[in-house]
Amino acid sequence: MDWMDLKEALTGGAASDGEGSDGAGSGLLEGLNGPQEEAVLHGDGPMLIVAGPGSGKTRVITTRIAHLVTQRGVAPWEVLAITFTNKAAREMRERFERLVPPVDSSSGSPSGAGGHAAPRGSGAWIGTFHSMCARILRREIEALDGYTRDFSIHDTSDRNGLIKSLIKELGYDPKQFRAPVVGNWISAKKNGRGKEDGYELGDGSMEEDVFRQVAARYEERMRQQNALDFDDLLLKVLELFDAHHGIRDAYATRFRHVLVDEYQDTNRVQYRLVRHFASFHSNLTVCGDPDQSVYGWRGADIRNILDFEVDYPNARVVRLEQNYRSTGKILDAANCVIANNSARKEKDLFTEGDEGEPPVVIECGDENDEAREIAAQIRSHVAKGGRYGDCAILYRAGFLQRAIETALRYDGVPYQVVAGLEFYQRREIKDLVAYLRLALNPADDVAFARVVNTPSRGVGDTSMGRLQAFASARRLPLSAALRESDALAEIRGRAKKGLAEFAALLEELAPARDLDAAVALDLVLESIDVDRWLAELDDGSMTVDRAANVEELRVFAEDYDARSPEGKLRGMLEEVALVADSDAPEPTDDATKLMTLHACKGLEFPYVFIAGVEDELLPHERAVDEAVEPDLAIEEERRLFYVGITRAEKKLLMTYTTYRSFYGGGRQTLPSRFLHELPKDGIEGSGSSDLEEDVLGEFDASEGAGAGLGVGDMVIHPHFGRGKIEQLTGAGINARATVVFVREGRKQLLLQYASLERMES
DNA sequence: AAATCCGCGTTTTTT
DNA sequence: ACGCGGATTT
Repeated sequence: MDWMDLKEALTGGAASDGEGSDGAGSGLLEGLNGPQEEAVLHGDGPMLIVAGPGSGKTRVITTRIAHLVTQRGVAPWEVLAITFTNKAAREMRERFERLVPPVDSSSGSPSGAGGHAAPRGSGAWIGTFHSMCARILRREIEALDGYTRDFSIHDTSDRNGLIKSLIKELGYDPKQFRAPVVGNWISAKKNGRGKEDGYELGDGSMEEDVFRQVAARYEERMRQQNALDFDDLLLKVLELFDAHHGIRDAYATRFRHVLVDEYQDTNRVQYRLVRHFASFHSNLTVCGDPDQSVYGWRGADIRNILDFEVDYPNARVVRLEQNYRSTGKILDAANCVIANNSARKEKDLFTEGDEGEPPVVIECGDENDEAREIAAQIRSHVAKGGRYGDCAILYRAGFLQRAIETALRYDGVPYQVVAGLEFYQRREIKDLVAYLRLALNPADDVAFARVVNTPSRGVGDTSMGRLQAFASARRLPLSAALRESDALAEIRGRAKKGLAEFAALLEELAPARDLDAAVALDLVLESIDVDRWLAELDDGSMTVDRAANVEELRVFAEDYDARSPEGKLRGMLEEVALVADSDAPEPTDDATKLMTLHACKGLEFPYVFIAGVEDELLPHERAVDEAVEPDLAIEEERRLFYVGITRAEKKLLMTYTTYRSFYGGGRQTLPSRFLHELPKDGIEGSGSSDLEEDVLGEFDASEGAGAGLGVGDMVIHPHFGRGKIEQLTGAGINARATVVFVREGRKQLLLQYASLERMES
C-alpha cells in the first residue's frame, strides 16, 4: 500500500491541521484529538458520538471501523455501518478501504449470510438503511408470505401513480384526493407517525376514511404484484425479524459491531431496526448532532438521539466539539444562535484556529439587489485571487434561486445548482427500467402499465381498462391475464394486435432475469427497437439527450456487471432503484454552488452566503404555521440556520431584503429574528445606516478607485478587461457604474467591489 | 395522437 | 408570474 495514501486517509479532510511527524506503525490514531481517539478506541458496548459540525466525524467513524478490524479482530463482514445517503455510504466505504485495503472479497464471506450480497472490496456492510434492507430481503423475504426474491422496488412516483389509479378505481375524485397527499399519509402511517404531521384535514374522519380505503387497497395491490415501496423495504425487515427470531438473531450475531451515522435523522422504524441489530451485543455506535436535525418534517425523530442514553443506560457519550472547519467568529455566531434552542444536548464548538473575520449582515432593497450584492462580493473575492468554487450561496426555499442565478449570469460568475433527483426520473430511463423490472417480476403491474404502450402499440385507456377489469376479477397480474385467451375477447383492432405484440415481447424478455445486467438491457433495447422508440419520444429537441441517457444506463449496467458479477439483473435493478444519484453531478471545476439550506448539510465552503435571512422565510412561516408544535418548528428552522452558518470556513455573509417579490406579488420583509441572536459584537452590518462606514472603510481601495471616475472614462477591470463607463448611479455603498466592456458587453458594477482602474488614454 | 387551454399551487427531499 | 398536469379540443 502507498504510504501517502494511507496518511492522507488518516489525516484526511478537515482534521489535517495539527498533525505531527510521521510516526510509523500504529498510524491510525495519528492526529486525533482526545475525544476523537476515545471514540475510535472504545471497545464493546453502546456509544453515542455527539459530533458537532466540522469535528472530523466521518474520519472518526471510518477510523473506528479500521481499528475494530485491524486491532480488535473483528472481520470486515462483521461490521454494519449505516448511512443516510448513498453518497455518504460511498464516501465512508472509500475512506475505510483506504485504511484497510480490501483483500480478495471471495475469501471473506461467511456461510449463510454471504452470497451475492457480499459487496466488492472489503466485505464490510456499508450502506443506507434501504440498501441494507433490500439486501436482506433478497435473501430472506420468502420466509414471509406472498413475496419472492424477485420483488420489484417501487419509487415514489410509481407509488403515487398506483395510488392515483386506485383513487379513481374507488370512485373518488383525484382532484379532491391528491395522490401525493394520500401517498404521504400512507407513508406517514406506515412509519408510525400519526396526526402530528398535519395530514389530518380539517373535516376529519370522512377524508381519513377515504385515505384508509385507498391505503388498504394499495397494500393489497402491492402484495399482488410482488412489489415493495421504499417504506416497505424497512418494514418488511422488521416484520421478518418479528416473525422469525431465528433470522433476526442470525443477523444480530453476524454483525458484531453496528454503526449508524446521522443518527439524528433516523425515524422510528429505523430506530427499531437498529435496536434489532444491536439486540445481542449492544455494540452500537451512533453518531450525530441533534443541532443538525432538519428533517423532522419527513419523519426524523430527534428523540432517537436525545434519548439514546435512556435506551442504552450504560452508553458512553463522547462529544466532538473541536471544530476544524470554521474560524472563531463564525463558531461564535453558530454557538450563540443554537443556544436559543431547548431540545438539544449541550455542546460548545471551539477551534484552535484563527478568530477570522466577523460574519457580515447586509441589508438589501429587494431580491435583485440582494443577488447583485452577492454576485459583486463573489467577483470581489475572485478579483483578490479567490476561486468561484470557494463560494456557496444558500437559501431556505428554491424560489430565491431565480434572482440569484440571473445576477450571477449577468456578472459572468460561473455557478452550479446543486440539485437532487434527475437521472432516474428521466422518462426514457424509467421506461427501460420498467421493462427490466417486468422481465424479472412479471407481476409488476405498475411497470406493465407504464410500458404497455411504449413504444406505441395502439393500446389506449379503453383496452387497458378492459384488461385491468379482467385481471382484477380473476386476481391475476396483468401479464398473466394477457396470456388468457378470454382476456382479449372484448378487445378489438389495433389494441388487440398491440396487446398480442406486447405479450410476445414479454415472452422474449423472460430469459433476461438470469442474464448479466448489460445483456438483459441489450435484449430489451433490441426487442423494443430502440431507434423507433427514441424517434417516437422525439419532440424535436431532446433526441440526442435521450439517446445519451440510454447509453449512460448501458454503461451503468456494464459497470455494474464488472463490479458485481453475481448480481445480474436483479442486483442492478436494486441499485438503480435505490441509488438515485447514480452519477451525481460531478462538482464542476470552479463554479459557485447554489443550494438550499437542506442540501448543504455535510458540505463546507470557504465563503458562504446565506440569502433571504428574513422572518417568514428563514423561520419559514409555513413551517411554523402548519406545525402542531410551533416552538419545535422554530427550533428546527433555527437548526437549519445553524447548519448554514457552520458550512462556512473563512467568511460568512448573510443578506436580507426589505422588500421581496412572491409569486407575482410582493411584500415588505423584516430581518429574521435569528439575526438578533447573533453575537452583537461579532457581527458587521452593512448597507444600512450607521454601519455603512465600517464597510466602506474595509473596501477603501475600491472607494478610492471609484472616486475619480466619470462617464465616458475608459476603465480596466481585473476580470472583464477594458470597457467604457456609460453611466454612474447611486452614492456611497450603492455607487454603481454601468460599463460597456469590449469583450463582455454591458455590465453593472458596484464600485465598492469592482476595483475598476481608470485608463489614461 | 398532438396541440392548446385552464386552473392550481408554489418549503425543505432521500430512498 | 410561472410551470405543471389534466382536460379539452382538433
